[in-house]
Amino acid sequence: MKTSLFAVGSNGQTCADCAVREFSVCSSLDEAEMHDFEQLSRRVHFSACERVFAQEDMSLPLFSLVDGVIRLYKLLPDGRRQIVGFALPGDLLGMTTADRHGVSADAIGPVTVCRIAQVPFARFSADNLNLLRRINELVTRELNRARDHMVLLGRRSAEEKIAIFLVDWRARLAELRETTDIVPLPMSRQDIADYLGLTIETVSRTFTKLERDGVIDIIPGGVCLRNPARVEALAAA
Amino acid sequence: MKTSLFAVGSNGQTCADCAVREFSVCSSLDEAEMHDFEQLSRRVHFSACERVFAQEDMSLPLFSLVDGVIRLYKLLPDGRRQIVGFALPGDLLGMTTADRHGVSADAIGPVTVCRIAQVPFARFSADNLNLLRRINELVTRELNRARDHMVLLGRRSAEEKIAIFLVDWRARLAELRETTDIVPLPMSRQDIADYLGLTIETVSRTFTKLERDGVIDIIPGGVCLRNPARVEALAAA
DNA sequence: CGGGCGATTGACGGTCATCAAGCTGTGTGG
DNA sequence: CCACACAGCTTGATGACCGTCAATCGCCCG
Repeated sequence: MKTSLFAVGSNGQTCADCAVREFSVCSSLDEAEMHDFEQLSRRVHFSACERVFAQEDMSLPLFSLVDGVIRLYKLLPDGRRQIVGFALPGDLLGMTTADRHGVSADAIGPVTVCRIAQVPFARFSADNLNLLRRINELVTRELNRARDHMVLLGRRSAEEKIAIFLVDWRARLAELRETTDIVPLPMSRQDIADYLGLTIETVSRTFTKLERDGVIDIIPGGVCLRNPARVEALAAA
Repeated sequence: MKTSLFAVGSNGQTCADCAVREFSVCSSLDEAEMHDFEQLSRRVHFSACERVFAQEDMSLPLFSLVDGVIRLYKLLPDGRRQIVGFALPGDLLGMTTADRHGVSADAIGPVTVCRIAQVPFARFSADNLNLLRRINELVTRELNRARDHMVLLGRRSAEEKIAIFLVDWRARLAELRETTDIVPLPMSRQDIADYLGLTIETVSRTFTKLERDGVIDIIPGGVCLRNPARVEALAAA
């Protein structure tokens, strides 16, 4: 079995040997709670480009990402798309106060998630302080990311957007694995464009420009930071 | 005493007669809890353009907005600004998982807030399920707003941005008071520009265009929706 | 070898930013 | 009461950045 670029380690079928446990919402549960929790969740696999849930869905399970990368996005009626985030192992997807998800989620490459049924989960969390606090932490962190991204979308040039994207993505991967100057980019150019509020052509041109400037090398499946300091400088500006 | 455009009703000095209680984080507290809660919070007033907190602040009280409007924003080193949201009465400000606020907050016009000390609040909330759930609800709602705004910033034209801004702002005010076709805009053109990722000139031109097209009337302190359906249509697109 | 998809490159144009006046309303002081 | 100043807003002229359209490339796979 080929191990995923985005696996944290080997993943068994039970919560007890779940490799992302410490990163996930489950880190707030003790052994007994986890045993109960295991009854309401189920491991589900998706292959590349499959939809995990859609913005108009009215059934609202939660998903805890175990392995792989997921894109979260919103579609406009005319087809324009904005990716609001990429989810990595440990991330919790599908929290909402409304009667819809509000965002859609697709697997980028093969994905494993824990699907958590809504009603049992609501019952389970209703009187679990640690779990509520953990959810709070995850949602608040996500809100902070969202606000940072608003600054990027509203006030940054194309070159800054790309540089920030590379720096941030590398930093997020570094939370799960060791950092190197090689930054794997499992998502397509179109995904990057829709994440940064650009077109695919502008993304491509900007990558090429950074390569010509000796800042990065474009390699299959990602980029290599030839001059990490300059990437950071472009991102800080 | 002149009542604020953005007051929900008369506001006394205690939680018991707080007019925004039902909208705020406090709606989760029963009478006894509220009495305790009152000990950790204090009403504070700010006048127009005063800073409530700054993104680099390391003391982290929470603020529950009681009256007035606050702009939340982030500044880049070179002075570019992105407003990430406008807060209205009932909104909770200052939640963070980090050691900084991450955003700055200024009063737009006179403002009243409940300032809630961080450590006592953490103790108070640590074992209060209803309060934790309520905070969850508020933060999740804010995250949804943030994601909607990302779509606007990344994928909408100037005209769509303005139309959506008017529709959304009117809808938010409608949660607090009756809706009319008159939309008060207490914030400056510069604020609107920094919220929508535009320049002040583009905002001004777009307002003028909408007025020429018979969609809105520009009036002192706001706009009047002359043709609400067309504004909605521009916003939906 | 050829089909097909994603990525790159080029030419061109539009939207919106920039720079610069001019306008409007409000407060101040003679 | 009017002149003046000032800040916020509007309007105009110009151009840059990035979007659009189109062709080509590179790679994988049949």
